[in-house]
Amino acid sequence: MPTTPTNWLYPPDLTVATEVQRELASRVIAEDDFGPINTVGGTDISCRPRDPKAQVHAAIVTCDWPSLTRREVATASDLPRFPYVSGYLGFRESPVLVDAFAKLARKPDLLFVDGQGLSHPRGFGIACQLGVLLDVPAIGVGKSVLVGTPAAPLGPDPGDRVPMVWKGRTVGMALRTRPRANPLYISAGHRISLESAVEHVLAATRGYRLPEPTRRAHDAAGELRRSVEGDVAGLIG
DNA sequence: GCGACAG
DNA sequence: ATCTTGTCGC
Repeated sequence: MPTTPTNWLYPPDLTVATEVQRELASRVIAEDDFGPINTVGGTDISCRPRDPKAQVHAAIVTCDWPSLTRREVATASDLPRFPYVSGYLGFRESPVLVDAFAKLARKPDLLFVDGQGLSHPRGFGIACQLGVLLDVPAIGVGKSVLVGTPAAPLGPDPGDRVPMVWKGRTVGMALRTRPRANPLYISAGHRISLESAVEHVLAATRGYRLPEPTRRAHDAAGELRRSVEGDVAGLIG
């Protein structure tokens, strides 16, 4: 079992990665542990599907809170250090996101992470991983289910929510952010409670399905990828 | 053994 | 994750 932050990011295989998750999961703080929030960040990555040699492009966009006006955009690109395996997303996406995070002049007081937090087989989704590694309050914002089932039918209106239960435990919340649109699956990442996480997601949502910082990060990562691939194509052609 | 399976 | 315009419905 690796014992340094660097090795936590680069486990050699799934067996060690599982050990890392189990170890770091014990460090997750699933309750409110943050000060005044003046800026928030959204993270996302973009890459070409099923191409091990394709770069992974990351973007983190920070916004003032609660105005949500854009503040900073930080990006980073790198070869994937880990394949995509369900349940191990953090080992593929965290390294390049950590690089992008380091470039931010001002670190956000709260991070909206694409993917699950505690709603994870070992209670350590990528939102927990980034939160613990960066020691920043983080919320898991998933667009689909990894584990658990809704405790009841979800209402159709924005703000409607229902607990996601797994093995008898509430691990997250299905949250409707747009009328009739597919729900978001919110879970605590680090240093925040599920209840606060849900409220912050709602406050960051402006008529769209995804929180504003997440949308911006998604756009920025996609633009970066197309830009890089365009350059490559230009050099070849 | 069978099905599920974040991005 | 990404490929992609219009189109059906509230």
